[in-house]
Amino acid sequence: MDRKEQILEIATELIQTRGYSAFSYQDLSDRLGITKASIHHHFPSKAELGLAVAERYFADVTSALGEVKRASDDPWEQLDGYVGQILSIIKTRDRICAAGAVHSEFNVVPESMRDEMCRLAKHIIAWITDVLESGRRAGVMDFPGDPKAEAALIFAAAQGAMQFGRAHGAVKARQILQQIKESLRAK
Amino acid sequence: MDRKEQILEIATELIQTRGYSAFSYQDLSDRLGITKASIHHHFPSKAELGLAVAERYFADVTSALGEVKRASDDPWEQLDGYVGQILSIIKTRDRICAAGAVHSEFNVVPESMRDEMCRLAKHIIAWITDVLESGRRAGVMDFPGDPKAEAALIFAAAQGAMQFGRAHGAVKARQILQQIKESLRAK
DNA sequence: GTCTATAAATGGATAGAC
DNA sequence: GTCTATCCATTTATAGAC
Repeated sequence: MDRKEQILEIATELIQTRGYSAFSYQDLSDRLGITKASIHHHFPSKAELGLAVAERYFADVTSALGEVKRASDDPWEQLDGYVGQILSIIKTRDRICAAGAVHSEFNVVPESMRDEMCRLAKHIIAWITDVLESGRRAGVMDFPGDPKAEAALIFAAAQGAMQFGRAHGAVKARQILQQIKESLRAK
Repeated sequence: MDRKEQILEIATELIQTRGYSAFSYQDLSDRLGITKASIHHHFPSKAELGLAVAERYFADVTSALGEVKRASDDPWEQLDGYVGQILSIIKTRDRICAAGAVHSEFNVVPESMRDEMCRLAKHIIAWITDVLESGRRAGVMDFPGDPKAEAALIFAAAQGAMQFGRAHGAVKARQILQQIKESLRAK
């Protein structure tokens, strides 16, 4: 329906599968069946489109994570909610997290888009930190040192898992996610 | 000296800083002070150059890892050798691991180059697996489950740490690497 | 090995009609 | 909002002289 939304959806997919620098207005044109000029009407420049994708992606991910916390107070169920989001990306095959994609092309992505994806990374890590703190407080999760450091590790590992999984198979990626969980199990 | 080697060195840097799709013969031309045509003389196509970069990178990394194992039998010192390689990439600022870069652009990188970088990833994980097995056997390292799964987790986390560190600062990346080590400490 | 010159394709972007 | 037409820069690549 909404053209703008359609464009954003496909652009997001292209960024997740090909990356920001490797996707073009032509790709969008092919997929949507309208000309490049029409797409420029909705998003005058690629940088503006990139920013819009990032903002939409930020909203989607943060809202889903918020939903996870509203759905349960249990730290393990909350962590599973996060892992579930990663798994759903892995399942699509060919895709990785858009935030991870932008981080890996950091030097060639427009600044406003970068900033938004950095914001998202910080948000996710803060969210995980929160889960880890309540898990430790409840005595159901165990890990060394600062919860923020552990949360950053989990975030980095999850990004790496998606990238690795696309190349070597979803099974490997799931194995990594499973290992993250095992390492948090209280003894 | 050797032009071919000079080209490979700069191409490797460009792939680590900008990615495969975002670097061009023009970039190399600018940096080397010779024309694009001259570079095509050494590497007729971008795909061949990409493959050569991957082969050279594979040789460099595997040889350095081999050196680490020859230098010490201690699992912790060996792990520090791997972490040291990651740290030296992080220190350069702007760079990430070339294997990680190729993994994140997987769908737009020539197949031969992809294959070589996948080989490298497998090699590194096998190398880490080995360290973990001897560490566990000696009772100085502790982790849940399969050493191969833990090694894949460490590899994924290290790749993620470099990408995250370039965007959010080297301190954060070092923190993640430190956390990996803490999580392996025998209790 | 390096150059000039050039090709052919693609990329991001704009003007103006409908 | 979408189109045709067009622009200009960039990209990968080749031919042929020095």
